[in-house]
Amino acid sequence: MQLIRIHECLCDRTRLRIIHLLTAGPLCVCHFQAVLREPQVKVSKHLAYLRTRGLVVAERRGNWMVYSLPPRPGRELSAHLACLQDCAREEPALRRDLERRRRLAPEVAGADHCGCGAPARG
Amino acid sequence: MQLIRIHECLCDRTRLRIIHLLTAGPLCVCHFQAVLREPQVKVSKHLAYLRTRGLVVAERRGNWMVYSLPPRPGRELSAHLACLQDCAREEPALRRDLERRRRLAPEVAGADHCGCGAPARG
DNA sequence: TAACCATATTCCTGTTGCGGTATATGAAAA
DNA sequence: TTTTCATATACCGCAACAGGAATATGGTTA
Repeated sequence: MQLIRIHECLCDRTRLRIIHLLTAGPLCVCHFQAVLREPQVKVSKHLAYLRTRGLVVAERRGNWMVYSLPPRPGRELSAHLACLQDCAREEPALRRDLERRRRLAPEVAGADHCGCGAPARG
Repeated sequence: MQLIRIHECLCDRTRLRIIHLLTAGPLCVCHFQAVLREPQVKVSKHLAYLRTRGLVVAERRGNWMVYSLPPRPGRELSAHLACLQDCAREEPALRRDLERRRRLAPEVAGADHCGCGAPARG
């Protein structure tokens, strides 16, 4: 049942934040690290988890890997993404993530970070 | 984050079926056993899991325990229950459960089952 | 080529959770 | 009171998973 897969993916805090961030558009690993403030291993492993279960797709762009939600998510996933976005409005932690994401592009440009070409707002 | 709790509860097949059944109204343990066709321990333990996490409430009625969704589920839970009901329409296993639930009352009355007074349709 | 960068994978450890067997509880019936 | 019934809990073994440290990979730059 795909439903269970979806819930398995969303029952971890880091993965929930990742998926939520992706509802605002694609992101590369270094941006996840910056927004989530979590170590690279952790982010990378959760992305792999999500990838093998079809919740996200990845595309290589030079040195960077850009992750997005699947182009055509399917009915169940779409419903749950909408539900997540709805609920996220009242979750301070998730709002904060989105805020950090918005401020990301200039922040990264100024630092000696990756400076990758992934769009910062989808 | 209550969101994570909800997903933890729904990421197991048995628990997903339990919650889905409860969207159609309260049910006692023996009815769960009959509809899910799962052993008593399994059902009981998953109900306990859901109970400690606030996804269901229980009320004793004589020998029987009647489980229901919380009377005032809160915004996040409500949203996810609606989402579940929406998705369930395309899940054969969940549709089948509902069908068994509908046919439950006469079935139980005829057998030497519990015959408990829990309403079969909420 | 070598060095470097962003990311992925491997190995480890502790924790959680699932399923089953056996047993305990608590209310009702005999 | 003892039995019976519906349900809950304790204990066990097993598999999945989370997090961290170290290392591997696969592209890019020098």
